[in-house]
Amino acid sequence: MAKIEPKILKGFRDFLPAQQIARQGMIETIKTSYESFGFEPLETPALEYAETLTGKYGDEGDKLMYRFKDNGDRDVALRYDLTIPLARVVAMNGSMKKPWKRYQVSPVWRADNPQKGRYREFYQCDADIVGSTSVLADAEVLALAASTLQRLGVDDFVIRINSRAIINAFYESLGLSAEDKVAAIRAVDKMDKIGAEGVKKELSQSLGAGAKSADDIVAFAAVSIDAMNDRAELAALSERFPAIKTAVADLISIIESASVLAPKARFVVDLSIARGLDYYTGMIFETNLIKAPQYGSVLSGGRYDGLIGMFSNQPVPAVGASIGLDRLYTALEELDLVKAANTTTKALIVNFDETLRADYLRLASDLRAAGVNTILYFDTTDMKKQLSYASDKGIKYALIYGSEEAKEGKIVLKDLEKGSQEKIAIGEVAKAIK
RNA sequence: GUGCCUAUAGUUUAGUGGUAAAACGCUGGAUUGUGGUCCCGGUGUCGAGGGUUCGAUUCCCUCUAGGCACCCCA
Repeated sequence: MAKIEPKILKGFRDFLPAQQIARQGMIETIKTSYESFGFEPLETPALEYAETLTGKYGDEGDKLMYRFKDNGDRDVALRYDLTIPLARVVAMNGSMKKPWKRYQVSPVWRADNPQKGRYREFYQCDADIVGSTSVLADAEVLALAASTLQRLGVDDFVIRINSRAIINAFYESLGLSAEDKVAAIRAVDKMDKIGAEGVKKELSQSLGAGAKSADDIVAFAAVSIDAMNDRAELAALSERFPAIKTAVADLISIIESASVLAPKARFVVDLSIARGLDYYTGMIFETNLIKAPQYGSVLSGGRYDGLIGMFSNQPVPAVGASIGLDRLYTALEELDLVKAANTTTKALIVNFDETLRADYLRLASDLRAAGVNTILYFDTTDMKKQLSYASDKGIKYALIYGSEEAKEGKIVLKDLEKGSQEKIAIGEVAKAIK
């Protein structure tokens, strides 16, 4: 048979054990954090009807969607995020008690051009609150974002917060056309990348009649206030821009509660961030790692009160957050914050004497039942090879049992990290390892 | 989707118009009831396909993948 060349799709990856162990550890930590806030798990299919997904993310989103005809000629698409499927689930399960807090950790697919920290298949860890308009819901989402990162060992991050309500109120006050508004928001979103001057330049080029407002827009978007340290400035914000007064008051209220829930987090009101997804209506936020800014936002979200209504007669408000697991992992790896381990196996039983096979098997069975991850070497070969196998794989303990030990009813427990060993009763092994 | 850069053993790299080298890794051996040291051997149609050439891994083209920028985003 001809050899098939092994290859993998652009932007798709295999996760070998050393990496997957670390990823799973991260996911466990994230789930624990989400559950501590009362979020419940949900799983949805990878594939959805295309009409469920299209038109919710803007033109760019539709372009990046994996979409095809299935074998039954149905127009289907791989999910682009976890939020739209959630909206579909909520609309299909009207009797769900609300507010409902749900989380989901699953892969999503976008046919984007890959770069570091950017893949075509990547995991999102979403937490959303469905059925509440309370500012406390928004505040909890921000606090959840902050405390989850902290649980992961990340301290140097800043959560930048804005509000679609603020953005809309501001641009309406300027009387911009719809196209100019979109162009302005897009330009302003690059503030941290190209700076105020760059934004001003782009605005004067891309805006039509609204170009005369360029200075006002830049002044507005340049606002970046540390919510903890610059309280006075925050309070004065609506004096500067009267049109956004109500929306600002709401946002301040959200951040005040979030700051109580997550006292060590750094929340910054940044009026330049926009978020590309079409469905956001209220508070929006992005999270940057201070020591790895090149990855952009690793955790973001916001309020989307209109989305679920697209699938249902009843409008259902919602607010949520999403961690980009792969991007965060790549960044943490670069910052040396990933806990490395090559295996989860704790003990290897040296297969040393063929006549003792039944004893080895019984021992493996007993250790496994006692919660010790155990492997039995398959071939009866020299001990040297077996010990070296265990030590190379990062297995901590080797269990040596030959005719001498069999006579005494004991076993040698060897610690491969320390290089020490002791002879103990067989029944004591599990306890000694733990 | 567009533009630029890159592609040599599992990994990190060297090198050349006449079919390749180092380190580490992996694997086998030696030592035969004890690994991480040492010794010996193996591990590559130089990303894939095509073209130029007497001859290409080395030059050209296409494709694929990685990186960067744009776009957008996690």
